[in-house]
Amino acid sequence: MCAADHGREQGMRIGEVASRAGVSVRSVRYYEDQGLLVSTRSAGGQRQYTEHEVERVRFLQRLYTAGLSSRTIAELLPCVDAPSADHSDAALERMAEERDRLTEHIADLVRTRDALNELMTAAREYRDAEFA
Amino acid sequence: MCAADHGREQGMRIGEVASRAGVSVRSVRYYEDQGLLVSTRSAGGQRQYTEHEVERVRFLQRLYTAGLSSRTIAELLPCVDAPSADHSDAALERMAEERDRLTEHIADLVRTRDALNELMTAAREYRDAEFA
DNA sequence: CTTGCCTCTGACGTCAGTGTCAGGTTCTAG
DNA sequence: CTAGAACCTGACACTGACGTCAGAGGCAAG
Repeated sequence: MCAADHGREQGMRIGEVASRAGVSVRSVRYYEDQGLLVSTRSAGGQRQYTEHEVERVRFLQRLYTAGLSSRTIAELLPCVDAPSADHSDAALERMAEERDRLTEHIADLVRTRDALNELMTAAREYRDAEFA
Repeated sequence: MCAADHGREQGMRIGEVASRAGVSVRSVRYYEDQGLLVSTRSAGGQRQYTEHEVERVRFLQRLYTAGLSSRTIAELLPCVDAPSADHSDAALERMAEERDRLTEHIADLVRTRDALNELMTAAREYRDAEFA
């Protein structure tokens, strides 16, 4: 069943990467289009990946759910992939920006969650008053 | 029925509500389309609002930035507007759901922020190694 | 009345990430 | 060798919360 059954650590194909990372095949191709992921190709032109790419896709997902756009992620990745003085200064600043944005966003969400809790408390009081 | 004790707030028009709440006129109309906001109309058909609607729009914004969709918000509002036993049970559950989702999302964001911080630390070490 | 700003409805455009379809090729199990 | 699963590229569809434009009308001031 498994292409890796022969003990060869050859490339996985896109379907396997997608299912392991829990995303769609379409998304994996999209990430590559956006330059967030690279692949080698088989003789026939099919994408080949290693375990490393599965991690990469999971990492991308984290950044996406954190609200970063493909564009922003693309700006950060060079530093992640090949840290160097050249990349670092720009990317560090970018990351700091995003981290701060995240921190702010988190605080906002917490406030909203608290507001939601207050609403629930109020609603419960109303309900309990009906039954009193 | 009118809020006599709200002062002499005649109807604001849509532009004023929008700027006070810090959103676009388009957005205010959209919220009304989605049933999240109501307005009275002047003789000529223009929307009229009170201070109360400004608060409402701000509240809607909070929910939007918390990641709730118009649809979800529409399900919660009846309980907010007219708390009653009928609405409460369903809406309470919905709110609890959303609160939990928020909590989870927040935890996720915190993890991502931490990951970002780790990346920054790694990048800094690289950079500092260059200068050493 | 006219000027000018604000508003009205309706409809199409945008962006990002993804679904999906079409028409064709590659790979693998039997 | 063959069937069929998985893959390829390319392109159009979709969702959501708006932006934006068009053509028409409201509303206070001069």
